[in-house]
Amino acid sequence: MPRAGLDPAAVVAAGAALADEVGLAQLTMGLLAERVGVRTPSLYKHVGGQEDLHRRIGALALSQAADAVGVAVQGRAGRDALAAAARAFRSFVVEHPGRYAASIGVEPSGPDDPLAVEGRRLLDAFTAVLRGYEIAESDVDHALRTLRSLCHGFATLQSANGFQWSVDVDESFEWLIAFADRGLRAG
Amino acid sequence: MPRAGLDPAAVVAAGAALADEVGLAQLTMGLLAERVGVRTPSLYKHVGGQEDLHRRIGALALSQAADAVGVAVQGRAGRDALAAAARAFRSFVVEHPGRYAASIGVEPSGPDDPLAVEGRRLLDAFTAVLRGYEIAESDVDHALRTLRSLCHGFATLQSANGFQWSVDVDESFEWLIAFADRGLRAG
DNA sequence: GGAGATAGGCTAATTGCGTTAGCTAGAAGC
DNA sequence: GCTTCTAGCTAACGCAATTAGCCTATCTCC
Repeated sequence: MPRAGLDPAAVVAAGAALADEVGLAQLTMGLLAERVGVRTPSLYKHVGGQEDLHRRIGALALSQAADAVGVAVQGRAGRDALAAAARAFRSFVVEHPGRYAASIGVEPSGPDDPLAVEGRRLLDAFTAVLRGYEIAESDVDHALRTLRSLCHGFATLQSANGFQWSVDVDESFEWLIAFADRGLRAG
Repeated sequence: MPRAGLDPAAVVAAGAALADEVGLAQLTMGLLAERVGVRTPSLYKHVGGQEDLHRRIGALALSQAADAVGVAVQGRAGRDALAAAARAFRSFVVEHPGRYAASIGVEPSGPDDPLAVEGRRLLDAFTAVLRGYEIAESDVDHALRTLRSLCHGFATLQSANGFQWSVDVDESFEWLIAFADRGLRAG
């Protein structure tokens, strides 16, 4: 029996890639095992089970999303930063729908859970956008939730094919950015 | 063997209620059968299977959401209509997270699929809100998608417990309404 | 009111997935 | 070279979805 040389990170990365390809709900332990060249039970040497796998994929997704948005925001401010952050976030979700889905609806087990840590990093990246607008201290949390809702809603609806009709989705997203810019002004 | 007096509508309604209670992913055919007082295979006399059940629950959710938003908007215009629609939608999703989740990520099979029909009714209700703002004909579709994204994003993040920290969620939502009102003006 | 047809219920059996138990061999350290 | 640990394997179990096939309550029509 040749060793496959797996480790948890490799299994999670392969799981995330597979989830993006076939959808999180269709990500089966057997399919993942086949992908990494191993029999199904061997996966349990690296991850605790399907729930643990999903949590780790979710944490990976949040980490990568935080990186993408963080990089996009660097050196920009105001509307430029908003547009860059929103586009980076949407691109990430649309290109990685499976892993992003794994980050939704899972409760961090505590403040040190990678899910919580990476989630905070993603929020920090969006917080940087808000610095370019004049928003009262007490309203920052509300604005952050609103901005996150807007980006999350659009990206998930698009990746779920929730926009039925024919108008161009990219155009709609640019309109959304202008809308958000107006909403954040005089907030 | 006494008859249970079931029909498809009763099964779907019970399934929707159960999905709200335990979560869509935990809605099992066995659990639903137990709830309606029947053995599992008997459910297949009324629905085609789990996928069919989910589609029907999703269509029911969209229909009820369209009713709720439609009623809320009646007799209101402008910001009042926006606030009423948004609150009605969020209340519906938060109170019925399971059935609403069933409406996401399912493709209508055609324009006459109840999913498509009820989905259009829901959009129509939101379209009524936009009539109170001066939005160019060519931008209505973009505004509609944006508004839907905003409401959908907030409601699903909240029902998934995606807002970690402590600030009051209702306050955030009121801020969101004001934000959307600003964004829709001078659009 | 009875005879047949229909439909809604049941049990039994199959399949597929997640998971656990227990074995085995390869790699790493003395 | 021997021991020890670990990553892999096979076998087996349990649970959920589904299908097949039976049986009887209810409905219709004479």
